[in-house]
Formats: sequence, C-alpha cells, structure tokens
Amino acid sequence: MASHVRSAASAVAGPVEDARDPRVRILSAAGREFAEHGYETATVRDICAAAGVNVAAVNYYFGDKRRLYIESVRHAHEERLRQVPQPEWPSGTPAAIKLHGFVDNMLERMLGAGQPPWQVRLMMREVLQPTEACRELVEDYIRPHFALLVSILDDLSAGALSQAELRRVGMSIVGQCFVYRAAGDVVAMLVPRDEIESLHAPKPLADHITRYALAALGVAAPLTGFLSSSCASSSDRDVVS
Amino acid sequence: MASHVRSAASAVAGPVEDARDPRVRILSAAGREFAEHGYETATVRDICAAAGVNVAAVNYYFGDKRRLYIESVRHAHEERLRQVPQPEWPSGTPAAIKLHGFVDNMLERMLGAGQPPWQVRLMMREVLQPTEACRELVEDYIRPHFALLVSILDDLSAGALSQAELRRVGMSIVGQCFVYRAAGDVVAMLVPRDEIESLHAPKPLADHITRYALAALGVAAPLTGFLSSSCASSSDRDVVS
DNA sequence: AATCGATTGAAACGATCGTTTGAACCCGCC
DNA sequence: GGCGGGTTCAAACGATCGTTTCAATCGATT
Repeated sequence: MASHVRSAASAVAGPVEDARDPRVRILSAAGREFAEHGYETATVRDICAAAGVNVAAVNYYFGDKRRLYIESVRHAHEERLRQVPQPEWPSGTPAAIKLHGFVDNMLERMLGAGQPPWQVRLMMREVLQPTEACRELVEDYIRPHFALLVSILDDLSAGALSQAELRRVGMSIVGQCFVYRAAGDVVAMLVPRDEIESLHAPKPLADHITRYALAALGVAAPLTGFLSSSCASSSDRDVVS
Repeated sequence: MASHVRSAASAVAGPVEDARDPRVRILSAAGREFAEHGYETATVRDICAAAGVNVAAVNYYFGDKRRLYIESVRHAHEERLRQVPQPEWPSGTPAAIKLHGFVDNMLERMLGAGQPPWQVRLMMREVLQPTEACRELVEDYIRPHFALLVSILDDLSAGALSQAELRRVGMSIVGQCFVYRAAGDVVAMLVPRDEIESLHAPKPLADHITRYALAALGVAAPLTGFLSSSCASSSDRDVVS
C-alpha cells in the first residue's frame, strides 16, 4: 500500500526556496539544528525529522554528518549574503554618515528584531569555534564587510592612518558590536534592564559606537573632557540622529 | 548506599589543595576537559581517566555530570580569583594610568602568554553560552571587575557622565578586548601575521584601546583628525608608554 | 506493460555515552 | 581477630548516536 504522503511535511519550514528538493530541505533543517545546538549536540535524526526525510537521506545526499555541516554553513552564508547585501551610498556621502550606516547595519544584522535568523547564529558558532567551514565563511562574508569598514575609516581619517592602524581601529568597532551578540546574556546581567532597552538597543548603540569612534579619531567632539569645551563645532555634523 | 554529603571541609587555607583528595582531582580534571571540549562533548570517562579515578567516582562525589560541571565552574573561578586578584593602585594614581593598567591586566588574563589557563577558557564558555553556573560566575568574578572599570571611568570623566553612560563606555572597552579572545582565529585571518604580532599583541593592544578610550572621552588627543592640530597639548599625559 | 537507475523506507548494526550495580577493599576501633 | 562504614573497582545496563543495509517504490524510457 502506497501510503507515503509527501505533502505537508514542511512543518515550520522557512521561505519558498524550492521546498520540493530534499537536498535544500535537509540543508535548511540542518542549518537550524546546528545553529541551535551546535555540531556535536545536533542529531541527524532530528534534522531529518525536521526536513521530513528518512535518516538515510543525509548519507545519500551528503555522505556523512560532517560534510552536511560544511554544506549547511556554506548554504547559510550564501543565503544571508543574498538577504542582506553590503550597504552602498551615493558618491559624495560623508564618511561619518557611512560609518554610522555601517555600524547600524552590522548591529541590525547581529541583534536586530528579536532573535536573529539561524543563519547568523550558525555563522557566529563558526567564528567562536572555527571548523573547516570557517575559511570560506571569512573570505566570502566577513572579509568583504571588514574591508568596507576599513575603507570608510580610511576616508574618515583622510589618509592620516596606515592600513595597519585602520585595521586596528576597525577591530575596535567590530568588537564593540560583537560583545553584545556573543556575550549578550552576561551584558544583560551587568546592566539594569531598563538601561538595556534604552541605551544598549541596536539603534542607540549604533549612535554610541559611531560617536565613540568619531571622537577617538578627532572627527567629532569627545564625549566629555577638557578638550570638548574649547574645540567643538569644527565639524559638527548631525551624524547621530 | 552512597551519601553524597561531603565530609569535612578540609582546611581551605592550604596553598596547594591536597592533590590526594579525589574530589579536587576530579574537579581539576573536569575543568580542563569541559574547557577543552564543552559540556556535551566532554566525557566523564575521559575526566575520570585524567583524574586517575574510577568512573563511579563522579557519581559518588557529585551525583551526576551536570552537578560536576557546575561545581567545576565554581572551582575554576574561585581558583582564578585567588591567582589573579583585582589590580590596586596607590591613592592619587591618575585615572588614566589606572585605566591603562586595568586594560592591560584584562588583556593579559585573556590572551597572555600563549594559551590562557583552562580556568579562563571554561569561564569564557559560560559567558558565550550560559548555563545555570553563569549567575554565580558573573556575581563573584565578572561584576566586581566591571564595577572597578566603571569607577575608573568615573574618575576619568570627572563626573561628567552618568552611571548609565559609564557602563556603556565600559562595555565598549570590554568588547574591544573580548573580540580578540572569543574571535581570535577570525581576527588572525583578517589581519596579516606580522601585524598580529606587532600591533594586536596584548601589550600594544592595551596601549591602543586605552588611547582610543582616552581620546573618545576627551582626556587625551585624538588618534588623528582636524581637532588634533589645534587642540593638542592641553592634557598631554604620557599615559601609554 | 516491462525495464532499469534513482530515490526512499524501515530496521538494524556497532560504538559510545551517562549511570548503576554489587562485591572487594581499606582502615580505625571494640 | 572481627566488625562496619567509607571508598574504590570492574562490569554491565539502557539509551542514543552516526551510519549502513537492503528491499520497496518511483519515474522515465523502451
């Protein structure tokens, strides 16, 4: 008796990406499971159950769990790259505006709108504990974004800093965003709740980190201090809304 | 029938905690294994083998794997707190000097001297993926350090910033150190090797992060920019060596 | 309709995990 | 010596893991 109902096994399946192809169904389900539980703890049985396929399918299409994981990381950052392309600005946009836009975009990707999608969480796992899937992720996804940040900082400093120094400043900016994503739970324990929502939310954080950078680079007035009173106004753009 | 009650608290004053006591041998071995492989992947068999005890010992002394993990996290941060006490300075020390000392100390703890000890790596796992052992770790270890940082920043800003703003600046400083610890492998892929050793090593990083903060707060001259030429010298302390 | 490669399905294999068992062992004490 | 509680040991239990097996099924082609 042919009682195989291959219709609505989709459950909580994501977007409309060709849900008929078992291969992408497995990739999507695997990405979610790996993002949630990590490589070791996630089980191929749960993945196949979520994808609505037999356990033998992962072996048939990918060989083994390890190769499925690598493919799922690739699939995740390719999909994410299509969802959120690199920000662009019309030529002539002030570098300070571009920096704020970049930081805002990065924070929105990392923290925005409740729980970030599973693609981001899976990529974060690779950053925190790299496997063989990491190199491709860095080259295709992270390095282009970091290069854009460095070029913005180059504009901003008007050539006064070397590429090496620009990279260090760039890492400072990335780090300030990164800590909220990777150690968000501890941050929430160190800072009062209302303060989290008012000052440590993505938008006000983008303002703070941008202003912190502009002040450190001498492009805007410092947050406070002796220099602020005598040296304001020089370039008092309304960067932070 | 094994009662899991610990016998007598055997003199906590001992500088070297009686390596004969199977309990602390297990705790130490467990900390190393959990730090290396994580809770799920680490096995009680490996832990007991490393501790030189029978597999039944973990059940006899701690009940089960979960309670052993919690105890090992506690044991790790208590031991770490004894090893590296909070930095102190003679009264009258300039706040900028204290900030540099604090950042240098934090970076040294996180990155210093090759691979940091297993206690730090275990604590880092709790920060990145908190379990029920996290709250105690934060209260006993992280919060006091963060409070010290905030108080230094309070001194530095001479009361010009609110406690909420100070916490945000403090998180910016912590984040800049944190990213090198948590995402060190990716940083190493984004930055040329020689640059890692020259500019992103603990000592030069401490200089950079401190100077970045002092400039942002307006206590020292900015790294570059329009304001630097006209407004230098006002408080040109030789903070960073 | 018959055939054949591609795909799917249920079941099981071997390995490893956390945990438990019950006897052996050690050691101070009557 | 004999006793008894605290501790250690080898062995096994039940569960779950990744992976494999092999027959059933599907779809296109003759």
